[in-house]
Amino acid sequence: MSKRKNPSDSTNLNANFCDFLMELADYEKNVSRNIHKYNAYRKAASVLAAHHKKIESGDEAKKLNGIGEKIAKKIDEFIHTGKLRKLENIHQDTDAQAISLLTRVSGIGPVKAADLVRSGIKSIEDLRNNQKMLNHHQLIGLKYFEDFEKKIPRSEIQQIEDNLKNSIANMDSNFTLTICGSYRRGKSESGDIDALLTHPSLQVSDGKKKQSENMLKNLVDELSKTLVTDVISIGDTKFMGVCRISNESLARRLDIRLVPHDQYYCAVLYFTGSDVFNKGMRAHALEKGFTLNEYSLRPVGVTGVPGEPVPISSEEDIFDYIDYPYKKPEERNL
DNA sequence: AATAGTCTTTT
DNA sequence: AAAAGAC
Repeated sequence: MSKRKNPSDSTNLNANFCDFLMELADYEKNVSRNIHKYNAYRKAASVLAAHHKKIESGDEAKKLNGIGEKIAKKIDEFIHTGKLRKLENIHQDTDAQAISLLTRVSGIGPVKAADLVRSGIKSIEDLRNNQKMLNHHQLIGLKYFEDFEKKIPRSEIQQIEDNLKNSIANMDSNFTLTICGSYRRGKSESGDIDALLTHPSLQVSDGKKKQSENMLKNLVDELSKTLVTDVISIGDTKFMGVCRISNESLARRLDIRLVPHDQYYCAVLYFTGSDVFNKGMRAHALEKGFTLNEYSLRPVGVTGVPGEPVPISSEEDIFDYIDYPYKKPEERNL
């Protein structure tokens, strides 16, 4: 699943409200570090985006779930003045603007950004001149700052997919690789590339730790000859890095997760999303007496204790077990 | 009170 | 062991 969905698409009649709510959300997360206000603003933006009627007043908005007194007042202010004083003030605050900017670098979060600003580092240029203050991940984020903010066209992900599949097939023909996220849902562009990888020898039952370790590292070594240009981090089960199909193309974020064979389809389902689709499907599973997560589908006993995972050998199996009509990945948007 | 939870790296 | 960050 991609990082953020934009509640301001073309069909959104309340896009102007959503825009300022999302900006307030980012401010609360990155500058105030109030994650709950951040979530509250995001929830308000998303309920407004889903609303099919243009909102004409704060009172009207307040009827919606997730919009209370304070946001209703802001909507009124915006309707009447075309802006928000709170937002205007934030725009005037250069430190707040600097923190917001620096958090756009991969690996820099609100805490590190505030630390940098306290040291007088307030721009990407400042960052380039003070690289000793950055760790490995942050250096890569800086190096590819512009590239990472660009969407990846579907056609390019297809090439990367071919490339990945060729490389792993050369190592071991029993690997299975699936690129999930919005790409799998058929979107025309994506924010990053999230690949799931499994191998029949990788069972959750036996001590998977040992063998999976070198499997992923060996794979990344191989990919580094052609596709992978940087490693952000690599552990036993997860690789985070950068790839690029040619010198002319942009650097792209690539994640690869190594998943045990018997958990593969639950993982594929989960990482294909969307968030909203997953939530709905998990709720349905619960109604049918199952609990569904990224690893397994388990029946819930009368005591409420989950039982042993149900054996799964395809995504369809999961839908069947909980009696949920199968949805193709393209039908899981939203 | 608030979406969750895991993985990896850094300190 | 805990914090930070990504997803």
